[in-house]
Amino acid sequence: MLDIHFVREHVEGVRENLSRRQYAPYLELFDQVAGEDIAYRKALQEVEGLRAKRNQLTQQVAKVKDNPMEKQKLVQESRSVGEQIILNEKIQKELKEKIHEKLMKLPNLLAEDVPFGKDDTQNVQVKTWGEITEKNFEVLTHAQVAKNVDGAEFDRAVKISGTGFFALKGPLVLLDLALQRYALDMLMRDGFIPYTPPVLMNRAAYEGVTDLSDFGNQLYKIENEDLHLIATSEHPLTAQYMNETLPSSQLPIQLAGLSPCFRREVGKHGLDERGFFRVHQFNKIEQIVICSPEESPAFHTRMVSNTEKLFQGLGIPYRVVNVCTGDLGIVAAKKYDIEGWSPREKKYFELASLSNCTTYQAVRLNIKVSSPDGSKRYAHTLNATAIATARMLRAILENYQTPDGGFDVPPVLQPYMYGLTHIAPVTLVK
RNA sequence: GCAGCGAUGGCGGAGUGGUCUAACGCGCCGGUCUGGAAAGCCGGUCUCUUCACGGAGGCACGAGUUCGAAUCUCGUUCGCUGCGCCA
Repeated sequence: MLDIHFVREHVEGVRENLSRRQYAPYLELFDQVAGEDIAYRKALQEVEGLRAKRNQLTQQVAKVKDNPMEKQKLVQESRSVGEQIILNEKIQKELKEKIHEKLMKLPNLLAEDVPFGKDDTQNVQVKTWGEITEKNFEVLTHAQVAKNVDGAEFDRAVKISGTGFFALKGPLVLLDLALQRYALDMLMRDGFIPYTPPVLMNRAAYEGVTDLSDFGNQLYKIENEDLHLIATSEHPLTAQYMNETLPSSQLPIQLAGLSPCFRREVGKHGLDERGFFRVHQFNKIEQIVICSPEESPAFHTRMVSNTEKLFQGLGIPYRVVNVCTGDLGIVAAKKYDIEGWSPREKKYFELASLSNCTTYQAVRLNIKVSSPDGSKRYAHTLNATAIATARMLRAILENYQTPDGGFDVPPVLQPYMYGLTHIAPVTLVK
């Protein structure tokens, strides 16, 4: 959410920034907010004036308690002021709610170098890493390799939970855990503290960290409870600081979230019956940073570098793209995606998403930073995928695939897998 | 799930319908003092609004009673203790 005080003081600048998204409804919303804010402050002053008047009257009532005539008169007057207050309060509250509603729908201000674009096809590639080499055999799908090594159950998972669910077993469970340990070990060396949050969150906390449309499209809700399954550990890790003022001496907060993630993916096609790519549940290690405003750009760069190092260690060719306006969403001021190479499809696919949300979540959640001199500002929040294990499993099963239909274990993961170097197909599976 | 108790500023804690002020203590910031520091003393330390003077609000959250609510009533949430259930 945009800070109304900031908006007030920078009406033209904010409007110009919003216009860079080239989406007229945002400007209309913004102009309404700006107008309603002026009306709101006027209404507020009227209400406060009336309340001041009533305060004076009620204090006089206390003084003339022993004079029934005088008292009666003052009570009468005070009562009529009270009625006016109720009317004016209603107007003032309605304006306040209207403004809040609209502010919740307006997107974050864009960082300077966010490119304009319609959708994810117009993201701008800023870097590639790794050598793309042709395999001298036909590359199987990751789901086929998973079956070959008896590392997953697809049909049975669908039987009990529906399409978009999968179960890991055997070597892929070990590989999934190895990826988690590998990512955690690296992040801990960079000062991130491992953190496993609750996977259920109430609505008030959730509204602080996500786009409102996610409630319909993305989040699972528990029936008859004010609880939602988290779509990423970013959400609880960030929201847990809501309504807190953090002393600058306690910053930055760096957490390495480890949790399962749950996504409904309503309206999106291609949910996997056989695979790990677009699914309802997966494990993810996430980098979270809460810091002072001036620190966030440097942290963003550092978090991207961390994820790159993880991918480089795994030996997965990738590219980094600067996400354009049409694919950015409303929360981030700037976002990079990292896409890994698929030797089967011969194209890049999304593996990680790394965002600087500046004050957007902090305003909604009311998270502030206090300086030693007592001044307070909104904090900046950042989140970045380290490894989403399901998608990384696909990357490994394709890039490390061997002609026998199995796969090699990336060397950096071998210490986490009892030194295993190769996972061979099992003849028992169909 | 049931019962009892509870929720007040960064922290501890007073206040149970009206004295202009949420007392007092701790912590923190600034000043004074000092060669420097500590102690002491003075001032500041929730939010909104106003160019400013000032004004309004704020005692878990939401309604209500009243001329007037931290204080009374109802609902909700959360916490503590005990019982029940339980990996």
